[in-house]
Amino acid sequence: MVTTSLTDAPDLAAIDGVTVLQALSDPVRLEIVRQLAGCTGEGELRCGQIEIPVTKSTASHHFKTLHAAGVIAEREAGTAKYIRLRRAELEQRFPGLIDSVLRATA
Amino acid sequence: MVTTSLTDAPDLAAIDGVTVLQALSDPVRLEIVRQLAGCTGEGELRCGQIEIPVTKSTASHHFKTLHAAGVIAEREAGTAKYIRLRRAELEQRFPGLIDSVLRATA
DNA sequence: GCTATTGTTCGATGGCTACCGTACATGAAT
DNA sequence: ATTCATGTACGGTAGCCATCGAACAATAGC
Repeated sequence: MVTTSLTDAPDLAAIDGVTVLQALSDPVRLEIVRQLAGCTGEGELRCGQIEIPVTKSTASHHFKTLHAAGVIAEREAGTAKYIRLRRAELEQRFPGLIDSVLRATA
Repeated sequence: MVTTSLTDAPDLAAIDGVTVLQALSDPVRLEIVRQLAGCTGEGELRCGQIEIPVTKSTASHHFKTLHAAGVIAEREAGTAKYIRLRRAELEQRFPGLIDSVLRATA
């Protein structure tokens, strides 16, 4: 039996625009979002597969920040954790934001 | 004779997307940009007319930050200083960014 | 059972920055 | 010239935050 639980992400209505902006204004987190946005398949990446120039603990901190801001969703499977960009939700709440941010910082 | 000089703002090509994002991720600076975006006429406001809940010195600091990031342009006239949002330039370099940011944080 | 692998948490640290008050510079107005 | 208005510069402070290493928890695999 595969354990697969969804971790609670902020409700769509509870996502604060300024908080999202602050989350996106860090180079490392932008790189995380960029890799999530560019990945194929389910749109998921395992945390350890994201390539960023920081240690595990720092990476974990950034994942937590992005998750708290409502930018990413998390899914745990065993010891692994998969994250994905909440594209549709963000697009609905903040139309065009993610796209223009990614293009602006490309 | 009216003294009217343009202060140097970053070249269009020199504007960094991450720097712009960082500048926009502060509530006070967002409010400044919002008032500049919403003002009528020339699109200019005198610094002292912008209503933000900080002292003069702190306001000056925020103006400097926005200017250094390339978000606003400044014009001096006597002891007064007028600033405006660099709408067209930003739109050309980062299409849709300002609009979506303002809508996201409305 | 033991041993990797994966990711979190904790404590500490250094740097950045928003904020203020005061002092200053400059030009306008009387 | 003096006074007022406008904005900047400086020094200091407090808080936030990105970063790391070390220790821990949980699962997978042998």
